[in-house]
Amino acid sequence: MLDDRKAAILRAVVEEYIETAQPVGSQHVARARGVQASSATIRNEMSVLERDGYLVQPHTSAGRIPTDKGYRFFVDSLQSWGAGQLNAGQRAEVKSFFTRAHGELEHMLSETSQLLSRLTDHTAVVIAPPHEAATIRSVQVVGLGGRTALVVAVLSNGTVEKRTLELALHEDGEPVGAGVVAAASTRLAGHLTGRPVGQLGVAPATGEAAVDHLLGESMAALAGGHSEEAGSVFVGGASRMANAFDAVATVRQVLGILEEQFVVVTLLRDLLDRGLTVAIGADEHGLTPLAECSVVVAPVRGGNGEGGTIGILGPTRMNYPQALAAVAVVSQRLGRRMEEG
Amino acid sequence: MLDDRKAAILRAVVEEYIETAQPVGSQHVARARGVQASSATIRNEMSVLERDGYLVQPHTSAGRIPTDKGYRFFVDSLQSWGAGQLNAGQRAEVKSFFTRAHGELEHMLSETSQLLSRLTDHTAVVIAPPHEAATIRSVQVVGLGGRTALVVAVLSNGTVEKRTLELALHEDGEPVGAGVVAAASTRLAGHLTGRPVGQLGVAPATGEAAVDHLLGESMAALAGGHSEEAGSVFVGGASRMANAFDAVATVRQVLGILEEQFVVVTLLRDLLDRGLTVAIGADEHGLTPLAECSVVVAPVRGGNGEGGTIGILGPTRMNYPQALAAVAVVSQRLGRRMEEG
DNA sequence: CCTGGCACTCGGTAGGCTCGACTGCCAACC
DNA sequence: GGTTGGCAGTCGAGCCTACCGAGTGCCAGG
Repeated sequence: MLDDRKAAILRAVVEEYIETAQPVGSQHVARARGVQASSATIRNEMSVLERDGYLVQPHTSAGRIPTDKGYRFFVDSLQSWGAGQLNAGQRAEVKSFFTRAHGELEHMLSETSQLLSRLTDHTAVVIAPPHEAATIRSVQVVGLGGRTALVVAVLSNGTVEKRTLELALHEDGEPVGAGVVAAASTRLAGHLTGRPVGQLGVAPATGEAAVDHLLGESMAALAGGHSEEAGSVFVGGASRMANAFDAVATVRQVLGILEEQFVVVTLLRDLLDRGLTVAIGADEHGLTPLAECSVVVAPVRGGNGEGGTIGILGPTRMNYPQALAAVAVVSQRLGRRMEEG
Repeated sequence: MLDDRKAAILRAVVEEYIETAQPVGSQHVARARGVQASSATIRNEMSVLERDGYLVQPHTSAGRIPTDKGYRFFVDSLQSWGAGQLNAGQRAEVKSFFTRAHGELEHMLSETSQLLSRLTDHTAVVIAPPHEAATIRSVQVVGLGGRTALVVAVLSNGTVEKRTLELALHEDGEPVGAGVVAAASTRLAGHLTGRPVGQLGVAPATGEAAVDHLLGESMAALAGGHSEEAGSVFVGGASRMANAFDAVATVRQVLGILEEQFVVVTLLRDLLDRGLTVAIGADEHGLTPLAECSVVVAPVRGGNGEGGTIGILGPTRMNYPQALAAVAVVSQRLGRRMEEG
């Protein structure tokens, strides 16, 4: 599609622009090693690259900057060309992080998002694994005094799910008693322990109306997992977004999107489903407010089946080789870490 | 300290500057109702106000803008002067929010931070109540397979605390068995159920070494509550920070602070301890990166004893009457809501 | 003590100028 | 034909100047 020289020139332009954020002219490219041609030749080639949509000039008599298509070519050529590496300091940081890491899953994921953000100097997103596949280790119903009760389930992957219930009232206006709650709790435990969260089945009735009612409500609460999205997204280094753009309006827009966790989750999932690792600009990821942004994602595969997702969000002129390397390394080590438990 | 006319002029300057973000000149003040004097007189008064540190001019021949001291006077005079009101639409929004609100505590607090942010158009912070006073309703130790186990405690205020443990190894290299875990779990439950989280006491020994060891570790894990800060801070509308300043560097700094939850929690707690409702500028809140920011806080008092904290963070030239009104209303209604359970 | 008037200051905007970094094109060359 | 050096043309950035207007400080008169 692009002959070798055009490809080399395009690569040079992208690399220079990523580094300097300034439009790059033919002379700069001519000086770059790897391109053996005079500036005039390069001018000719660049004008073709522009006609084909890989480059644009902000105005006549300025250098050129890559279009989203240009970045796309660069990223694609990168894969075969040899991926980037983290420098020694960064590798040490990752290593020390994962040997140090311990404790709650949520805490670790949150810290991981900050690590990834530090490594890339962009905003990072970490999404916890869905626990469809996890099995229930323990479940109970706990009355909190008053009319409310809590259904608490401990899952095999170390997460805890909880749902609030309103206790039904007796005819006399008093909430159902501790005995009923305890009965429902043991019944629930008997039925659910060991089951995967995705297939709760139906709890067998006890015959006692109040208990069965509570049992049904508990099952329904556990099944309706709308709290899933809520606690499972970790955004690290959002403030770094402010470095990436100098228009405050752009920063505002991007931060606004980051606050909508649902959108972020959907975005990353969608990219993985489409088999993409990098999405450049609105055409590829589909979010107009993020028109000037690219997304780099990777799945996190733990031991058993599906894992979580990590990604970074930055300006389209981000350092792709480094971003890809960072995301790859972190996803791999995080996966291994989660495998261990 | 300030005669009536100076006070009126200062108020007028503050109000105008809050609205327009432009330095305000003597003529504007003269036109404002509530100040009966010619622009020349006002000029004289303003020059005194400047000498006394309430106003500054960005440069000669420009209008004046309030200093932090000026804002302080404005806010103080506000209290006696009659606090601001939310408009009808906003009051309706608050009302509908709290009738709609239900479900998990954390989810509700997170939504509340977004509500408060919408009302004030600034960034809002909500801190969950500390659960020193809450009592333990249920506690158990759950093995997760492998070497890890989880201590899970359900508290009377509806929160769930969990801690990860590494199971000790037998001499043969196998982790301690399910029997030991179960024994420790029932023992722990027997000892802790009904106790306030602040005073765990010491669990009585069983005599069996493996069980006692696990018991000790569980107690230690529960006592070392370092996860408290982690899940208990909710920041809403951080993107609105980008509207408040037009220097992208300022936005960056403020967002950076917001990411350090510990700093935010300490800040709000500190202000409440000092009995402050409003802290204006670095002199009052002590954080240099937030030099151009003010903080408005209010405690949230639920039924029993100490509650959480809510607050907003915005530029020093925020609309104080509205901010105070919004924080007051939300804190009050949130407190009532939490009382109900 | 207040007020109107006047001189002065200074930031912001617009126009004109130069400088420099580009490009596009063309003629010459390999 | 592809490549190259040279040259004219373009346009933004930076700088200077002039001008306008908002606003102040001061003063003399009521």
